[in-house]
Amino acid sequence: MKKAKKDRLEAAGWRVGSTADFLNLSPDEVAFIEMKLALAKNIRTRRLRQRLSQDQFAKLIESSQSRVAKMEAADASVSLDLLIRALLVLGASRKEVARIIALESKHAA
Amino acid sequence: MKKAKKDRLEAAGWRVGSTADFLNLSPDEVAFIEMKLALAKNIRTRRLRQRLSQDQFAKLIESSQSRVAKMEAADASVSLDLLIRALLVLGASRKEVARIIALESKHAA
DNA sequence: TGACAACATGTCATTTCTGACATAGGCTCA
DNA sequence: TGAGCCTATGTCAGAAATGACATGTTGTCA
Repeated sequence: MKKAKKDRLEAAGWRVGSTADFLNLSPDEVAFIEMKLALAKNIRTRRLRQRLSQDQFAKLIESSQSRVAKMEAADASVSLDLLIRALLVLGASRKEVARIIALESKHAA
Repeated sequence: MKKAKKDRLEAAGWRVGSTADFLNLSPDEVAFIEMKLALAKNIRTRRLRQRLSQDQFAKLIESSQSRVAKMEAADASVSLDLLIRALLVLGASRKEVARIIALESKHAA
């Protein structure tokens, strides 16, 4: 588990595809973070496809623009719960959510 | 979102397969809860298959027996985050987690 | 240039989740 | 019977996540 470790590392670099075992992340931690990244990315895609601003979308999910920005950045302060709820509001089905979670993003060696 | 509503309803009945739109749950809320139920069920299955007591498993995930019991009961106080982390510790891959999330449980009319 | 919209990032009070603990019920074995 | 597990459930202090707000950045249009 060890949130503290992950949180601070997450706050730092990577953000995008090449999720790092850079420093001492366990495989489980890596998998968990990659899921979050995949979900975050998909949220942005769907939101844009529906031509919603972060602010408009925030109202839909009863949240705030800043939190939406953090969701899409897969900020450490955002839970899987929130990401998945957001996707459901964007019209994703259970199966679609599953597909997103299963998706591998490209590895950087 | 509306946690309060869900929480109290979840505390009450259903538990098993036939997730209710009993009372006024939105489709999204239903989907979300069904995911939790599916994950919870799978955690128990895997834990038993590995012949771990709740107490032993709790130590593996740095938690407590009571929280494991609540996870497996899909208690309202347990987050998706925790359920998924637990599954990863039990050896589930990202794809397996996805499969579990996608799984429909039988509807009661 | 300025005004405006969209997005990013930091902070913080409140809400929610978490581990730990206590306690109870069920089951098995002697 | 009782001792020893295992699981369920309630409670609660402390930890983490949340929405809201402030402020900064970037791009566009005139």
